[in-house]
Amino acid sequence: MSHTYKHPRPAVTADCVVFALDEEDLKTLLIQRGQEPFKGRWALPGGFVEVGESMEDTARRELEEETGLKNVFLEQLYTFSTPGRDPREHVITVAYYALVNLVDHEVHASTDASNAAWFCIDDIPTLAFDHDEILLTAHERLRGKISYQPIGFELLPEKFPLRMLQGVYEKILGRNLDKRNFRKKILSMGILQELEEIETDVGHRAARLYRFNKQEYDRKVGQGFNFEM
Amino acid sequence: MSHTYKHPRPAVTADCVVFALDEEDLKTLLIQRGQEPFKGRWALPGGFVEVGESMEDTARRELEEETGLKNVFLEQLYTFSTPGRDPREHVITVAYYALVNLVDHEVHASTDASNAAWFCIDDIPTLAFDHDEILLTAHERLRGKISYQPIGFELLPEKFPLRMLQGVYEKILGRNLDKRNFRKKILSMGILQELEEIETDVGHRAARLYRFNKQEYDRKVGQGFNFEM
DNA sequence: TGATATAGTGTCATTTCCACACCATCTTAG
DNA sequence: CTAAGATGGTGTGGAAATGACACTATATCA
Repeated sequence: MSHTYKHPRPAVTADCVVFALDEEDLKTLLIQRGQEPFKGRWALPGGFVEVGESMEDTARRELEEETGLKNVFLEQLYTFSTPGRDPREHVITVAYYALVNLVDHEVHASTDASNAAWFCIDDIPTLAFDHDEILLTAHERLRGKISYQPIGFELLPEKFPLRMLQGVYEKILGRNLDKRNFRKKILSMGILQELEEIETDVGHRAARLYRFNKQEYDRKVGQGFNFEM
Repeated sequence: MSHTYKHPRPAVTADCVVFALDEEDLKTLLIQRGQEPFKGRWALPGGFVEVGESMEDTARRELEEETGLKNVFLEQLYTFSTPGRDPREHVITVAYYALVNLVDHEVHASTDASNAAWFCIDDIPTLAFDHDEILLTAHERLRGKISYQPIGFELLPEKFPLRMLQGVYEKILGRNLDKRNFRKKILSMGILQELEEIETDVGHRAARLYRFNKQEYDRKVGQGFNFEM
């Protein structure tokens, strides 16, 4: 079956930059390409839009097909459209970034036999297409956004100790933060729910667990509150 | 001539939200549609991408064709792709916003017989397609961005008195600012060049003129400076 | 020349920011 | 059982930034 239009049309894809944190570093999820062009190179998960599907749906569908990830935080990043960015033809890519926590989201082997793997953000091979540029843009966006939107929680499990939240900021901003000042500031916002639970299975004193209180956050935003770290 | 593809493709357009300031208000530039769908309704300037053309080039080309505006500040806003947003077929729109100063940029009548007109941002008719939503998104972006990027200057002529710069912030943020605090803060950044010239043709004491010093701004940014108002 | 309109300037109190150190609690190894 | 090791959890003070506030200066115009 083929499809004919009066004017030529570029192809359109959605690609995803997936971020996660482990104990050490900020990581991103890449797919090794099984086909030309750039066969064997690592690339962002993504693929072509279907007619009648929003770009966000495309991004979620491709992400699940290629990595098994679903129900993740996903936000539009930027649209890349420079002619020549795909050697085959004119392809426009709407890029998204996703934030996942590795505790709740396990990455499955891709269904289409290409490999998925986590890469430390500071140690990325040369990627296919202009995916280096997309990844860089996503990293900058994450760094910029984490300080004025409560998105850091998306990288943590639902219940977390403050140390881990501080780690999110330190790893993304790339500098150490003062523990007392950090706790004072984040707690003073009143958007964290202090739980009765504490950590388990740690080789030292267990920390209290907290949960992001989205209802309270939304309520405060409605009253003019601005998140800022 | 027609063009055939193996898989169906959505159409792709670029649309522009053009902002400008007059003495009173923040304004936006709209085009009255001459054809169906939404014939007679006001809409954002924009149109279909050509193959081999970047979306930014599409936006600039359409903007010039429909309004005569060129060499304006233009930045990507967001990509809108909900199916059904165009009643004819699946159309993806990469939206941009432009900032122009009315002194240097005059709007010409459109070449294709549709009308262009400035609308006060608080008094916009119901627009074609989902252009209300795009306009709202652009307005929010402008409000958010003006405080941490030096884009307000794009709405002023090259040489301007501080009063006009304060007016930019007041009209976009929607609240009054203290004159002394505003001047202290903007001048302390050291990114304004104080000129020898003063205003002319004003019915009162003439104010000193300033110019945004982009070289100095870029230099400071390279040293870690962050613009913030 | 006086009425009017905007230009241009400094201080003080409050709040926010940031640097900084010690005891508490739990686990584990000897 | 106890000492060593690891992280949890807490407060203060000095510096800087913020924000409220009012008057004189200079130009035009009637």
